[in-house]
Amino acid sequence: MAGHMSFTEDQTSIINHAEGPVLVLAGAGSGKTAVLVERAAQLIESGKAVPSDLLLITFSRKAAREMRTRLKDRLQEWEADGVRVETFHGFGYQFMRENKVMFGLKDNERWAILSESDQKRMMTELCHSAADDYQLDRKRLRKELTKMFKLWSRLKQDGVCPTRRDKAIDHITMLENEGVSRGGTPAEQVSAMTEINAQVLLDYEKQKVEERYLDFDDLLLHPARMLKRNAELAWEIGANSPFIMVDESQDTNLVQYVMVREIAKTHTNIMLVGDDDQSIYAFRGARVANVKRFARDFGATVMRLERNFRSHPGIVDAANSLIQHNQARLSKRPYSEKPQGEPPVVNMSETDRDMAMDITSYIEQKLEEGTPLTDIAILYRTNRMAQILEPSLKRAGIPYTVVGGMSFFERNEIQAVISCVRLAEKPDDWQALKSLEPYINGVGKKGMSDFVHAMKQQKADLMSLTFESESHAKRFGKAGPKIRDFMAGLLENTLADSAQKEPHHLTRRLIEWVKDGPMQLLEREKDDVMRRRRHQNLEQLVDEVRLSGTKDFIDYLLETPISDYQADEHKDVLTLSTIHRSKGLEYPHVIIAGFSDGLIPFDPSALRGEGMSLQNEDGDGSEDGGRPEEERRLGYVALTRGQESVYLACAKEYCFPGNDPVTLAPSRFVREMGISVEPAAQHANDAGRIFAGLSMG
DNA sequence: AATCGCGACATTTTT
DNA sequence: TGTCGCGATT
Repeated sequence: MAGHMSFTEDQTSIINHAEGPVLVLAGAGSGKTAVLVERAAQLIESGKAVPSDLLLITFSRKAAREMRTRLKDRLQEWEADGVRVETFHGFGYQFMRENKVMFGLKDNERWAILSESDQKRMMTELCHSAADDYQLDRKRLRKELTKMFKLWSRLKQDGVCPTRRDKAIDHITMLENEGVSRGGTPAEQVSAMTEINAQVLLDYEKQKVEERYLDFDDLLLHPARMLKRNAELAWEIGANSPFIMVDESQDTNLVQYVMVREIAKTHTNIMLVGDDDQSIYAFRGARVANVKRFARDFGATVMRLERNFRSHPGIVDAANSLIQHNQARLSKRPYSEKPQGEPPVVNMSETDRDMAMDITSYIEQKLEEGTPLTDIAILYRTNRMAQILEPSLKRAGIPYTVVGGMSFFERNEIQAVISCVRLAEKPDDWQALKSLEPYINGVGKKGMSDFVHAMKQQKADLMSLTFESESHAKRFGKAGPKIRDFMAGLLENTLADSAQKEPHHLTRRLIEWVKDGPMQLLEREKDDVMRRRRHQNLEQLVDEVRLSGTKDFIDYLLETPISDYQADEHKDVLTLSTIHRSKGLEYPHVIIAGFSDGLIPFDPSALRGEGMSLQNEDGDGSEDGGRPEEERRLGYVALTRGQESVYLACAKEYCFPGNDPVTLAPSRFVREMGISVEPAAQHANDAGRIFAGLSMG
């Protein structure tokens, strides 16, 4: 793509910018990645920087990979490899590992990153013990804390993590009052509940420290705090990274901002690139305010990239009219100089099933015109939309990949492999051991929890256990000897020869053991289809390790909670993705499924059939315009993914599993875009009609 | 300890 | 709509 690319004046002035703080407001499709890569390349080629002087921070692993690929295209391989391209989480984790003693770890110790299921398990256990202590209903407390845990996480993303009880209670009370007010609970009960909530959350934090676990938020919070406290260290890191560039900065939360701010403080050689109109992660603590704050803190020069090279004016203009309905915006006027093209097309179907079929026939029509499937993507607001679309695509024999949904690394069989590696590396990783409980014969829930309890009490770990005799292992309860044998087998199949073989060979060996060894992972599956799927996934894991090019498969697997996977990317298949995950990507033809009020913009009460709750357009006073404006930005992101065509598919009636059918109007965004709803689906072929008729009859 | 079956349940977006 | 947790079996 890049190669002998020529740049516009606007782009060139950013590329040529040498030193000092800059804020680049870069609209959708403005070539910002190309500009960042070119700037990096020229800094290196001009001798102003050596590759390792450059630190590029991106939002997602995928974006980092893309950036790296483009650097490799543009530079010598050794140069590109020298440039540091990191996600915030990856950078934070690496920083913590390099300075682990400062973070309270011994030289021979290491952290494990908690996977989502580990987190859930830990919280459940803590909830249960608290519920028993205070004689509460386990389920109720668990439910309450699921909610609180999310808020707690947001707190940490804002740099707050109280360790004192009273402080924690204060913060939680504040959060509770901010949240949706739920009537019906007497005040004194709320405060008693609050205290218990606070206690469990503090227990969670404490246990993580004691057992050396990190969750996602810790990977940002701890480094940010350390850098803020330790100016000298921050200076040192900054000196090692004299040129810093941050992509997608509209989606940085406070701790992320603090992290880079502290590093860049002395040399102020930092370039933030972002588009406030594409800020869609407020639920994760992201604030455009952080970008504004950067401009203020550093006195940054503001530069703009407003020309859209991606889409033609038909799409750009529609997107512009939509986003102009937002009040909270930085001034910007995106435009396209491509030849005029069709504005987005709206298609109305009867039911969601019909919508799926209309989309399918639309795709078939595109295929007949010679469009490759890689050029088409279906985007939607919620993951579950994929399930509505899939049957129809399958029937038509259209191959597709669903991006995201349940992450590859979260699958049971993959988690099992990862847990094995974790145990080999961190022999007191009780969470990993617990996750393997279903696969260790003769050990059940009780046996496991007694065992872990005894191990903790006697300050023992699994490594030393393997050296002990069977009778000694009985000290740790009935399960002791069984777990001892299991661990012995495990260590033999992970650590042995690890220096001599290729990472993916080692992975294969481990997988064979997991499948055919005592765990009998596949034999446990009764369903033949399921067994095949699991088998395939395990094979894919080997591929994944190979493709990643990692030298150390243990490190690679241990970092899976903060990585995404890449298989399947080069096949000619249709892409199904949430709008969130489509950020930064582009497709010639974009289909947005479920473009209805209640889905886009999202409104749970409308989905329950209670009618649209009046979304206050005043943006409830928040600086980023609140929920309604974020939803509009989401619509904006979706539209601006399209290069040549955008097809907006909506249905009159949706029937989501577990819900009654609801009738939804086309999205209000259609009106705001200034386009009209076409009454009929001209493209529907005969088969589509017949199916539509059948499903209605 | 393992297995089966029942009912409840909950569904935005993700590093 | 399937998954998850719980309790009663064997």
